[in-house]
Amino acid sequence: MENIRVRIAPSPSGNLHVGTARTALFNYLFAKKNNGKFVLRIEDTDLERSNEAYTQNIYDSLKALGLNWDEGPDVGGQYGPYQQSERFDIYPKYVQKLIESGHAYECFCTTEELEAEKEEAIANKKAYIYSEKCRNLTPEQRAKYIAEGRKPVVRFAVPKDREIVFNDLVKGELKFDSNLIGDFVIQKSNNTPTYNFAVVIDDMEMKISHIIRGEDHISNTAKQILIYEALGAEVPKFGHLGMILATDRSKLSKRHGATAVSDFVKQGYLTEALVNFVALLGWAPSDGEEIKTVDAIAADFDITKISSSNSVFEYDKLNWMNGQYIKKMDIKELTEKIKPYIEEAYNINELTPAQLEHMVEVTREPLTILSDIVKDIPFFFGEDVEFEGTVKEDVLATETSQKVLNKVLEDVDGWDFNNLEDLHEKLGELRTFFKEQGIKPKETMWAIRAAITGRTHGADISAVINIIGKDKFTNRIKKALIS
RNA sequence: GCCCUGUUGGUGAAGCGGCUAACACAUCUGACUUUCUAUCAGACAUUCAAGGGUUCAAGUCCCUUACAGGGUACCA
Repeated sequence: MENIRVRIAPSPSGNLHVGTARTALFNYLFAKKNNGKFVLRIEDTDLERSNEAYTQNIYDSLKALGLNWDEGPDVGGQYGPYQQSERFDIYPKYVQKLIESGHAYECFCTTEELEAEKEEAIANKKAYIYSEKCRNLTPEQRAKYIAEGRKPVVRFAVPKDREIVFNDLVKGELKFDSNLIGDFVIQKSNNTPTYNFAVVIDDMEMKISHIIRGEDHISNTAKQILIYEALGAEVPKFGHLGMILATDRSKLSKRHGATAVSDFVKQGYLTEALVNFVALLGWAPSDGEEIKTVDAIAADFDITKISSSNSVFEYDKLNWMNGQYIKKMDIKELTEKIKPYIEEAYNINELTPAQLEHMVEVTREPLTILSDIVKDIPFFFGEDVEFEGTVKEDVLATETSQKVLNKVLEDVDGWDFNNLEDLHEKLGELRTFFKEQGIKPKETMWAIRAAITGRTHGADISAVINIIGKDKFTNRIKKALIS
């Protein structure tokens, strides 16, 4: 069996986008499933837009998602360098090879000349295709242009009347007519390669066997196949994934909210949930079980079964999934992850590590993202409570509430505040006591909850009491009484 | 304009010529509860973009149209 090698080739002109993350994931899954290698190549040829910080962000995001690469700029490998800017010296010899074999030629046309061609094509309502006027220059013409100081680009000589056919792993058979492809530039006038040329050379040298990427590259594929063939290289297999769209069916962009993996993480999404969610965009588990680890997904993965259409990035489902992961996460790990959000809003030192963990444990349930916890826990900190809405007037000030609170104050010395079980029991007794007087258990609890948290909903009350302790508890009850 | 791809419910999707179109999110209803959440029990596409054709039989195959996305650069 041939060696399976796949790659992800992001350009560091921004933080790692979720779309790129999904492409990386599918490559990773494919490699895992087929015992292949997953290669990371940084395409930083566009020096204007590339930036070291983005490269770092790509590394960090990929690692956080658990998509570890076997070869890459940082870990090396036998087909390096893996950073395109360090590969500039290897392209010219291939360009030369193509010129010598008649597959490419120098073109001296100026931007103005090209513009004129384009305008004419538009005026005639025809598709613009380069005129090929430099394809067969005489040595004299060439010399003349060079004497004029014109810097040539190198164009690929696209063969006529060729049907370029390839079997896409996800889309099926795709056909292109070579007559519709103009002679495209492979080397710019500053002697650097264009994207279409550089990828082919890199993928070829890195022995990439399967190219899995977004469908925005479909039309490039025809050009790239032509280059592989001209070079006498083996053409890899291609698989083109549908795009990820926003809810309004436009491309997912910043105005829709977070788009970079690191943005999601900052907001409090778990990377485990994020990869899981993104895997479900275009792929469906064979057993219907959607919540799965990357390893489980890899075992079930089949590139051939990926949906060939675009899919919408639905935040609702991501939120649900993130909530599922929060509920199931190990409490110690969760506490560590959620701590920064708490620290940012409150004086975390008011709680012992054990109390902190307990608090996280009892407030985790309704969370969809980690940062949500902040709004659910203000009453664990400080002496006083802030009352939400009309809680003070509508809940606390009622006759029944006051009755309940008075009773609580009478009993409180008999409560063991360090014993959660006991608190639970005492509250139960309180409920039955008032129930016999015709007060609903709900109302009894509301009174206490309102007094100590300032709201009518939240975590389990006995746990809250247990965490804040006797002093805070009694003080707050006293303050809630209208004497 | 031209080229390529796609279209199953609000969303992700299963379905690969043959029973009442899986499953999940969202939504709604009910139960439970110490509130919110969670959980549990239900409801939710007479129909697969529209129209035509092939077939005993079509979401599944073919054609046309519509719509959407991508490409058409000395950007990647």
